[in-house]
Amino acid sequence: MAKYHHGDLRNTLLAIATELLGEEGIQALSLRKIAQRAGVSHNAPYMHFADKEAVLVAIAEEGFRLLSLDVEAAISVTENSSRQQLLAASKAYVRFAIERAAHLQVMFRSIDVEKYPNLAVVSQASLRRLSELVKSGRERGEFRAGDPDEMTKAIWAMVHGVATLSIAYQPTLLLPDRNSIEDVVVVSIGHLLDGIAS
Amino acid sequence: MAKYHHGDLRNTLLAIATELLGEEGIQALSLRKIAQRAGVSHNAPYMHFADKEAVLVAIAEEGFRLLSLDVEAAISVTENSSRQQLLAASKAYVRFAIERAAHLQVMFRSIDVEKYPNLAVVSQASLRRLSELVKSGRERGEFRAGDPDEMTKAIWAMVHGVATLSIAYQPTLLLPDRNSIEDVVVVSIGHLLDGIAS
DNA sequence: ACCTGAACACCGTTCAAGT
DNA sequence: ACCTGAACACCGTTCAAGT
Repeated sequence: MAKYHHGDLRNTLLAIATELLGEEGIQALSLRKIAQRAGVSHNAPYMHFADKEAVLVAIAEEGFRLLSLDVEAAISVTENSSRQQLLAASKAYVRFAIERAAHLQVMFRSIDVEKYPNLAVVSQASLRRLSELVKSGRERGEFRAGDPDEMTKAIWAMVHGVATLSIAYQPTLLLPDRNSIEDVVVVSIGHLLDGIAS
Repeated sequence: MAKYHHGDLRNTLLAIATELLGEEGIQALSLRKIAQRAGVSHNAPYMHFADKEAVLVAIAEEGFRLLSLDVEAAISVTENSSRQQLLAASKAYVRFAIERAAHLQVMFRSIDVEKYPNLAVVSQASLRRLSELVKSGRERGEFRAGDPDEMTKAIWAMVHGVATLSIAYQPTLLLPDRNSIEDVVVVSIGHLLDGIAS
């Protein structure tokens, strides 16, 4: 009577997990629910994942890949100005965060990097495009001289900060007044580009 | 035979919860464990909190107060320069995040703000000091003209971004090379102050 | 404002025995 | 590479009945 799942159960489980994540959030995500939705027994996931944490890590890795794609796409449709490209990339990042808030949460939980070294690799890779953007901006003379890695980190921190503050408490934090989040990104990155000190 | 807990059980529970949070992280935090450590029955917490979420919200509120105190203390021992005070405040924020990583995680989960309006108030209040700093920096001519609220948001996003990226994956993300986190804060805020564009 | 104790539905994880 | 089914220890939450 056994109904076998023929095919790629691993990916099926990940897809369902991501689906459930979007519907009910990380708190409500359970292995047993994922298995049930996939139509397999509650032990079946253990054929592909060591434990629940491993599932979350896999979801996080996929998240970094999706984020990179979104950012890349946003840059590629933008005119050849480093400033404009940086703004486009930043908006894409924040849009991703808002549309997939639970996913972002899984990506940036504190994770044992010794146990999952690949996650560090994937997350670093997602920074590469931003790093290239900074370097070409410098070569083109649009950005100042200075350590490009430091500049990349600063930009990432700013964008990530806007993103995470935007999803905490459903925008109340950053948006007590009536700005759109896109405005907040543009203004914040603008300040970073042009400076605050006089 | 009943052993009653005479005194402020509510605060005892919160203190123990914070303790456990630091020891084992948010995942391992359970109401039953808190109650046990407090020496009360597993139902006792329900006398003071509607549910587990309410406990987490109370911890978050306390976190914002502690964070404000740290930031305030850092500013007050710093010379009368807006730039220096901003750097001191930023370092204090990031230090708080690293020392109390799990606490920060609880503070910035996405929370139903309709249900816990006070949390929005407390979190906004923790921004007040930063807002004052920006305004006096402008009055003093150290900072540029511009909407002070927008500037405050940008600074907060930057500092918060550095803080959260620092605790994700135990510093691998922001620190593949050998910088200290204090350096990253100083450099990032420096870029925000002085600008990246040429 | 607490206590005990039972109960419920739900977890993650590990078996043993199957196909 | 799956299945069933049982089991374990642990959850959050809700009772009922006590002091």
